[in-house]
Parts: sequence; C-alpha cells; structure tokens
Amino acid sequence: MKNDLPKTYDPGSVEKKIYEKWESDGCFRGIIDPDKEHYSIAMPPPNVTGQLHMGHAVDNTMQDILIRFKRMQGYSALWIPGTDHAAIATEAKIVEDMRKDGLTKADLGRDRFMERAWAWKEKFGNRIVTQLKTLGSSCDWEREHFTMDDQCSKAVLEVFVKLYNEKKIYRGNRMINWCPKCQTSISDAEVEYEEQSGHFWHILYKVKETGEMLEIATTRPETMLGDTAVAINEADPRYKHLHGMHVILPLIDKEIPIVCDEHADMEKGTGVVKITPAHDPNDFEVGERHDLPRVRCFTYDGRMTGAADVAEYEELKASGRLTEGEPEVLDCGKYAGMTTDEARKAVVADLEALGILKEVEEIKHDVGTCYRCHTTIEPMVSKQWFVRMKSLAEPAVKAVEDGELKFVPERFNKIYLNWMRNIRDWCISRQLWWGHQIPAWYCDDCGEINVAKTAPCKCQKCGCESLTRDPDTLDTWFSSALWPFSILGWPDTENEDYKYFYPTSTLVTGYDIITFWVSRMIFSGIAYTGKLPFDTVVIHGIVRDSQGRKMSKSLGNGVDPLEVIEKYGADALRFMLVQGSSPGNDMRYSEEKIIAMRNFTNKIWNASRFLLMNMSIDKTELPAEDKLALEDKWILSKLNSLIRDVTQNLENFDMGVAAQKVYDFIWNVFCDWYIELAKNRLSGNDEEKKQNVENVLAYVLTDLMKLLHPFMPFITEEIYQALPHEEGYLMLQSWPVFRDGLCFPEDEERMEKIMEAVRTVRETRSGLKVPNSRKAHITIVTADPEEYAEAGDFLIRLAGASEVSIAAEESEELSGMVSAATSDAKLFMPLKELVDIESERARLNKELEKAYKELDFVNNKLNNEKFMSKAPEKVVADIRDKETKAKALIQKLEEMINAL
RNA sequence: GGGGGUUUAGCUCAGCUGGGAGAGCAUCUGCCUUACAAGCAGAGGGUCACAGGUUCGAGCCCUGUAGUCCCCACCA
Repeated sequence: MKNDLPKTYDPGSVEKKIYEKWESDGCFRGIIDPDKEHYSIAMPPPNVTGQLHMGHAVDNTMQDILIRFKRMQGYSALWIPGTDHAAIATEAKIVEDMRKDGLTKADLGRDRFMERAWAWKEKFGNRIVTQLKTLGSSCDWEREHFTMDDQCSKAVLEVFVKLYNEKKIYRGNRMINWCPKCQTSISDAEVEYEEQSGHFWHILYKVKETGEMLEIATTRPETMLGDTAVAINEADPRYKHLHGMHVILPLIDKEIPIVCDEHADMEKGTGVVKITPAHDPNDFEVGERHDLPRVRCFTYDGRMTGAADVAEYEELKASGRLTEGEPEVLDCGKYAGMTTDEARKAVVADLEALGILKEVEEIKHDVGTCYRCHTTIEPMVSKQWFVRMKSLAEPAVKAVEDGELKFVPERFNKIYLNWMRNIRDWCISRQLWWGHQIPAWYCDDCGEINVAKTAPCKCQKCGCESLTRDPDTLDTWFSSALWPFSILGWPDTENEDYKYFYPTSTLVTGYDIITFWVSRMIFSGIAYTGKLPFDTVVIHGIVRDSQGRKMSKSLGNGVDPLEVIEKYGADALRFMLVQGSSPGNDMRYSEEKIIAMRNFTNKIWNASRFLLMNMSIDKTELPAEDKLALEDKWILSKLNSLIRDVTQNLENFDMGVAAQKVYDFIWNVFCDWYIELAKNRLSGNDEEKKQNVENVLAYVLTDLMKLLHPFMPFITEEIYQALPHEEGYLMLQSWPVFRDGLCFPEDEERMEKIMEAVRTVRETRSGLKVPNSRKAHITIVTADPEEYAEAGDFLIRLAGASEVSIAAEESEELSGMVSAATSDAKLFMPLKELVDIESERARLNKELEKAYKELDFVNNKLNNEKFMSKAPEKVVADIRDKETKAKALIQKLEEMINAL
C-alpha cells in the first residue's frame, strides 16, 4: 500500500534520477548482437556554437521516440550522438568573443586561435550534451562523436584524397560567393536571397565606331569598372549594325567589345547588358564563351581595388605563380579604397555629372546574402577547391527515383530531386581556420599541388622539400556529409560497429537542411561506402512562436526548452511537440498546449496513485477468461486494438497520431470508465474479484506505460517501477503485441450499450439539473434483460442511481416517471417533481425529432437504388443497422410520449 | 519565373487508402463523487476558403480562383 505519493506529479525530482540510473546501468548502449536486427540512427549533430533550442527538442524527441520504440520491439538499437564544429558559425562567434578582448585572428595567429577555438568547443559542446540528456535522449554517449575528432577527421582525409585522385575534386578559378564580413567563400546553398529595394540605373555607353549612345541598365553600377564587354543578342534587330564593334567604357575610357551572346535577352531592359566576368555569375559564363578578360575591381574585404592590389598581382605574375584563369586587377583610381557602397554613390554621381545617367528606376530585387551574417554576397572569381558533382549526383538521384530511399512525407522527394538534378559543382574551400585544413601542399619551387593524408616530405614532381600547406579549411558540410559512416568507424570497414550498424536506418531532421546536409550524406554514402546511409528520411517542420513567427534571436521570441522542462517536465514538452503535429508541417509553441500536457502527466500520475493505493498483489497475472467481468473484457479488447494501431502508426512514422491515441485511451477510456467501474469490485468484499480487477488494472496500466514510454519516458518508467513488474527497466521491456486471445468484440458491443444507457441517464439528469446528491431508483426496460445484467452496478457507480431494476416489460408503476430511451432500452427515473408534464413532453419530443432526422437520413440511403447497388456491403449493412436502431428508438420514444 | 505547403469550431491543430465532421484550449451549466478542481458530468459552437467536375456518396480525388507561408531560379 502506497498512499504517501504526492497528489501532483513532480517531474523535477523524477527525471534526473531516472536518467542517471539508465545511463549508469548502460541502458543506452548499442549492443552488437548477431541474433538481432539492428536499428540505428545518427543524430544530426547540433552545432557547438549554441545551446539547445526548440528545433533540437523536436528533432531529438522524434528520434528518441523511434529508438525507444524499436529498442522495445527487440531491435538492437543504437542512437549515436555528437556535435558539429560548424565552421563558419563557430568561427564567427569566436572572433566576436576575441574582439571583446581586443584581439583579432591576426593577433593570435593560427595555432593560438585554434587553442582558443578548442576551449570554446569544450565549453559549448558539453553544454549541449547536458541539455540533450535533460530531454531524455536515450543515445549511446560512449559512442559520442565530434566532426573534428580523430575518427571523423580520418574519414575526411580519406575522402578528400580519394576524390582528388579520382579527379572529382579540383582547384580552380571560378565564380564563387564571397562574404566580405566572414571573409570567406560560401557555397551556393549558403546564399540566402532577400528582397531589397534598389535602383535600376540606365547608363549611356558610347559606341566607338558610330558615336551613338547605347543604353545599358544595371543594378550595380560600381561593377562597371570591371566590365570587359557589353552583350547584345545576335537576333536583336535593333543592334544588328553593331556586331563586331566596340564601346568606350565611361569613367575609365576603356575600349571594350560588343559581343553577341544568348545571355542578352531582347525582352529585358534595353536588350544590352554589361559584362563583368569577375563579379557576376552570368557574366562569368559569358566571359568563358567569348574568352573575355576577367578584371577584378573589388578586394576581398569589400572595397575597390587600388594600386597596392595591382602591385600584389604584378608580383605574383612575375613570380610565375599566377594560376590559370586568375583575374587581372584594376586600379580603380579615385574610387580605390572605397567600400562598394561608397563607390556606387560616387560612380552614380560622376555619371550624372557627365550627363550619361539617363534614368534611375526604383525596383525591388533579390539580393544574395550570407546565411550566417546576412551581409550582401559579392560574387567573385576566386581560386577555390570544388567537388565535381555530376557523377556523384547521378546515383543519388536514382536511389530516390527507384524508391530505395524515401522521404516521409513523400513530397520532400521532389524537393530533394529537384535540387540534386540541378546541382552545380560544390565549392568546398573556406578561408577559415576552424575546420579541417585542406590536405594539399604546394611546392614552393614548382607550384605543384601535393595532396596526401599526411604531410609529404617532398614535392612529388620536383622533389623539392619546401612545401606550404593550403591554409584553407573545408566546408563544414564536407565532414557532416560523412557523418553516418564516419561515426561508425569508416574508413575502417572491418570495424565491428561499421559492419553491424551501417547503414543506419532512419534519419530524422528538419526540412531546412535537406539540401545542405541530407542530400550530401546520400551521395557521399553511395560514393564512399557503396550503400545508402539510411533508407528513410523523416522530415519534421520547425517550431514557431504562438503567433506563428519563426523563433529568432533578433525577435527575442525564442522559447528555451530547458526553462519549459524545468517548469513542466521533459515528458510534457516531448508530448506537446509530437501530439497533434503532422509530418513535415510546422507547429506552434504555446504555453496552453504544454499546460494541457502537464495536466496529462498529472492524470497518469493520479491514476497510478489510485491503483497503488488499492494494490495488494505483487505480481500481475491476467485472470482466466471466465473470471473476467464484462468491463475487463471490454478494456482488454480495446487495449488490444490500441496496441495494434499505435504500433502501426509508429511504424509509419505517424508519431502525432500514435500519441493522440494513447492519450485518448488513457484519459477517456481507462480513467473515465474502467477505473471508475473497477471501484465496484475494489470496494467490495469479494477477495477473488478484488484480485482479479487489480490484475486487470495492473495489466492494462503496464501495457499503457509501455505504449506511452517512447513519448514520455520518465513518468512511465517511474510508474512501471512502482507497479508489480518484471525485473529491470521499462525502457528495456518488450513492446506489447496484439493478442488474438484478447479480442472480445461481442463484449465490447454489450459494454457500449450499457455505456449508452449511462450517458443517457447522465444527460437526462443534467438536463433536469438533478443535484448530484440526489440518487434515483432507475428502471431499465429492455427486450433482452440478459444484456443489461451488469448495468445495475454501472449505473449506480456512474449515473447517480441508487438502485436499478431491470425488466422485460413496462409495468403500471413506471408511468409518471421521467423517461429516456436508447435504441435498446427504456430508462425510467422517479424524478417527476423536477419536471412538469409539458416540459417532459417537449424534452421527449426533441429526442424524437432527432430520431426522425436520423431515420430520414437512413431512408434516403435505403431508397437510393444506386447507393444500394454500388455501395460496399459493409456500408449498406451499417445503414441497415442504423435503420433498425432508429426505428426502435422512435417506437420507444413514442410509447413514452403516449404514456405521459 | 518555377515548385510546394496551408486554408476544418472563437484560438491552436488532428482527420490513415472517399461512407453521416474530431481533440485540446476557450465559453456555458451542474458538481470538492473517498486517484486527480492540473479534476468530474453535461451543453453550445463548423455551407471543412470559393467555383466547377468525377462518384451512389467528397474535408479527402481532379480542374480553376483567392488568401497565406515557404523553397528553388542567373533576371541585367
């Protein structure tokens, strides 16, 4: 007997204690067991920059639900956690942090900077781990990884060298996205477009040969200094006479050719477009086609180039180190040193002064910005490392087309395929220090590129021993692309973990990183391990604030999951995040919702408390079938269906639906009905009955705790431990299975009839405003009294009956009583004084009206020949059943009205 | 410019392959019924955005329209 349990559930005191026990007893450990099938998940590694936010909470809750479910189902489950070094994001934060101390990267130098960075990583990486534990994540911490640890770094080197040798990685001067603030290149995927208002400046360029003025529109006049051509469309009748001619570039009076190129669209603007091959992706391509010189007029920190920049270029040229395709540098003269914004103003002013600024148009256009710092991106030609994507993308496209890998929900297949089919070469070098340094050494003598896993002692070409390592690091996604197998020991393919747990099973992540990460893991897995890294990608949405806005630091509307857990418990938070959500859709956070879930934990707590207070058994054993009461069979049968449904839902990744069903069952079936009915036997004197009902209660509650466990691991474990139970933890028990022997459809039906009677009485009493204390002797008149054998106890317990008589026929003495009807029975209550005959008649007539409406509906169907001939049997049978019931109800009601 | 999501009760959202519309919160009524007032019992509240179509039957399938959100794209 335990009646000392507190009336409200206190998650704070329970959760931490349980997690520690699980962990110290090794419950999270993935075990290599050849007799079992494996189920593994690689956790999307949170960045070491920050702390847990709601996004992580959803992501990890969903993974934990799956892993706990599969673990209980008997799979050898492994969930590998870890963190990501998040190159650019982390470096930016570290640099910011350094600035507080008045330091810059240059002040510290690379080695000391890295020391500082690692210290940062330790601090924030650990914080994330603690936070994931608070959520209840059942991951194997002994296998925790970090994208820059030895094992992951080894995989990175392996891949880089392999791809380089296969000529799938190359270094070249190509158009890249440059972030002047982060001072690094970024990949196409990392550019975010923002609508900004800007201008269209119409500038007049003079044609050298004819002297006429050509009108050219641009949004970026400052780039004109780097123009090396203007383009027209070959077919454009307006400019046919200009083929092969030249224009004089204003401001610097440089002669540049007029070229014909498909890029020039006759429909747009004036049909003439300036070409700046070094600073515009399209122009770059035009330049390629026409072999135009590339002239760079911006520096890497976002200013106009000047004499010093030119000198630097000349020096490089003189040393013979200039690589192919490297742009020339222009001395912008009076504009040199200005920021691009300043230069734009100056250029426009000068053009205007010259009288060749024909028009200024206000426009809105999309401007590329850095996804980390939202600085405007400068497209630049720059020498970077690239991955040739075509051959890698092909099998990755095919895998999804062929259905070997699927996204849940399915619509994300499309998004993925669209991206993968249109992929361009991936710029993987970053001008950062925090990351995997590129394993390339340049010969100081001959310039040869030496790529190797370890520093070579001499140049492979000329044998010179003076080598300089490429200072750049790799895109952070380069290492995370290898995550599912690098954490399992690849490239050591003989590693036991790799052999057993790879490929992983399911990937759970948000739709926002499908292109960044998911797609790259897919092609990487295929290319390097020969296998897809997972077979299913479960996509969830993002958590928004209560007004539907994205949670963000700048809005200050973020909700800290830890504070929520502190206040309401991890179980409540987890349940809120999945219940009522659907795959791939965003959800809103609201305090009301989480309170509702906290209330649910409390409901569970109290239901369990009630059981424990009445519990005399110390071992749960389901009574033999003939010892089961009607309500026992009913709940067991319902539970059986619940097990089947919830299992199915979880297997389909419908976690929201599964959660909802368990919630409904616990609250509206188990608590509201079964526990109330159980009280009949619990408070009686029959020891055997008492034991039987205790067993059923414990049995059902135990299974419910199992079904709920993946969603609410803590409270279920706590309750399980308090109930009579098998040795060990709930989290390691086996998942309930559907049992043929526990299907009692007839009993379910009989029970539903009695429940209908209970509801009808309650409804009637409520309509009459009968005080709760006022009990009544209820008479049930039914053609089949057997069916209602148990109804007496139920009505007494649940419907304010003092006594219940069951009769096959109506007798004299029932006349003058308040009456109500179900389709199967008439119910009489001596509450006459509460109602006069007219209002009683009105009440019954209202019921009757409803019944006739029902009959109308049914008749409509039955008289519809097409329906009768085409509708499936089951539907027709259902209608016929309703007809019978409606008719019965009408008959009963009419008799009652007549008897008034 | 292309693609996708979404539109269901006052609010937030479910609704599985088409078979008479659901939950939580909020509202109203009555209850401290010995697990729970963070609770119990009952009630009200919806032309499922709009217009067509397919079907015996449409919230669900098809076409179009509108609102809203997002993604992708090189628009000078």
